[in-house]
Amino acid sequence: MITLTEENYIKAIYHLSSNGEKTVNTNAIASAMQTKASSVTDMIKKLSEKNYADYKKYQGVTLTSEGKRVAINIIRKHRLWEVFLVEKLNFSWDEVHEVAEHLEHIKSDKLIDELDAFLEFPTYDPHGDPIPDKEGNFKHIEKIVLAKAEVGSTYKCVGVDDTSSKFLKYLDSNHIALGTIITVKHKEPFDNSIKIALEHSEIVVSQSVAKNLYLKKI
Amino acid sequence: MITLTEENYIKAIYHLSSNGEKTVNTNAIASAMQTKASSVTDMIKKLSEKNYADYKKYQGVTLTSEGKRVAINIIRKHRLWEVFLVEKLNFSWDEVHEVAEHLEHIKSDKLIDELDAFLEFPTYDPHGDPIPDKEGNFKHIEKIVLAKAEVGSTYKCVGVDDTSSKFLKYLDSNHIALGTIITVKHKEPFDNSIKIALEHSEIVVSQSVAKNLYLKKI
DNA sequence: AAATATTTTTAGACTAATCTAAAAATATAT
DNA sequence: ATATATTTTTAGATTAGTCTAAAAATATTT
Ligand SMILES: [Mn+2]
Ligand SMILES: [Mn+2]
Ligand SMILES: [Mn+2]
Ligand SMILES: [Mn+2]
Repeated sequence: MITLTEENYIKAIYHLSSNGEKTVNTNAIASAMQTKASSVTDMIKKLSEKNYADYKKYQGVTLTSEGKRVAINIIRKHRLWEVFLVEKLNFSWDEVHEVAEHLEHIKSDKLIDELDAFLEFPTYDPHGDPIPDKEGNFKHIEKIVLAKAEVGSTYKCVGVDDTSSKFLKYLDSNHIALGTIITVKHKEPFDNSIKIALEHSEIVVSQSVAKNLYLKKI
Repeated sequence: MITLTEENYIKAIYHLSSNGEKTVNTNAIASAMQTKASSVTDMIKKLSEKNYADYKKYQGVTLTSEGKRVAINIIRKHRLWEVFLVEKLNFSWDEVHEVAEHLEHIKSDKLIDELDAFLEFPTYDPHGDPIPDKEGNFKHIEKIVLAKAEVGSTYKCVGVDDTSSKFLKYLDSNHIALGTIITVKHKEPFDNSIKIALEHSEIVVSQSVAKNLYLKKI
């Protein structure tokens, strides 16, 4: 039996270790989970006892293969529900994350497999993130962050890092969506802002925006 | 803030009081919730403090109007999800209850209203139970239990009391579904079993079956 | 290499929900 | 009306998850 809280910790650890592949430290988990380091220590002990994680005191934590399997399954559910909400229930991409955060914990294999089929086996969620299949396989998407794009090159927007409503609404209001074509015009060394050209406009975006937008060269 | 457990208790109290309209006693709740009377006492104190229930020691409990509102909203969600599972995800009527038991606790008004619209505002769930609308209104369905039907009369099957997989599978295997036409042929005084005629067969059902099948005279 | 800063763990306490066992209240039977 | 049975409540523990404050370990500076 795995609890909802354990699932959320496992998912957080998975996401934190999929960037840099090393062990994940306590404070990073605490900040991701919006909790205190002492609570994290308690939880990673429990995850370790239940064989979802490997952990040595003061040395950080990694997921076991079973822990990874659990994490990927929750991510699969989360992203499938997000697709459902956008495709079938008229949610916009900035409204789905919070609800999916709860729906991802519903435990029924039939439910998720039938949902997958109902949605015609989607491979990407509304934020451009790949959806694992039943066996947990998914392609690592080819992408770079706008902050590291080259001046003069043209890209397609393929994803976002921040899925908060605030950020996504900002993109909406600037007519940036998945699939939007972007040409990098100028990088301002003073504040690392970037001027980009869209189909019908040119805008300047701040560094924090540039760090959260994923592009693919075309 | 209302917890999942509080919601389940409120729903149980609502169901227990919708039969006989009097106060609901501790042991009845304990048996419905599969817990102990002492746990129930603690919980109804809490529900009372939070103004979901009225309670005087040793005198049983009733829901406040706010408590009823909460109960009806959970029932609305439960039944809409059941319709979704059957209509869209190929679940059979004996598979939906358990999953809906969890889905009913997802908190999002937009989710449930959009789901309602997506399903084209259904008025009955897969077990023949009425679905409350957004304002909490639903028609009390006209029905009698097979155990009290008259010999010689013809009825339509309109609902079930027991929604367990076991009972529903029994009905499936005997070709009884919502809408099935049933004529009562004979009541056996010895064991209260009843012989009924279906379209292509005659079968004898036990008293416990007869108590769980709802009919409407036609 | 020692001093200082940061990170992590431990100790002890809290809340929600549960349990068992015993006490108190209410209902039923003689 | 008294004795007995049943129901309900209380008292005290337990588990999951959280917190604060203090101690221990590790990392960084000087
Ligand atoms: Mn979650
Ligand atoms: Mn997403
Ligand atoms: Mn429930
Ligand atoms: Mn139902």
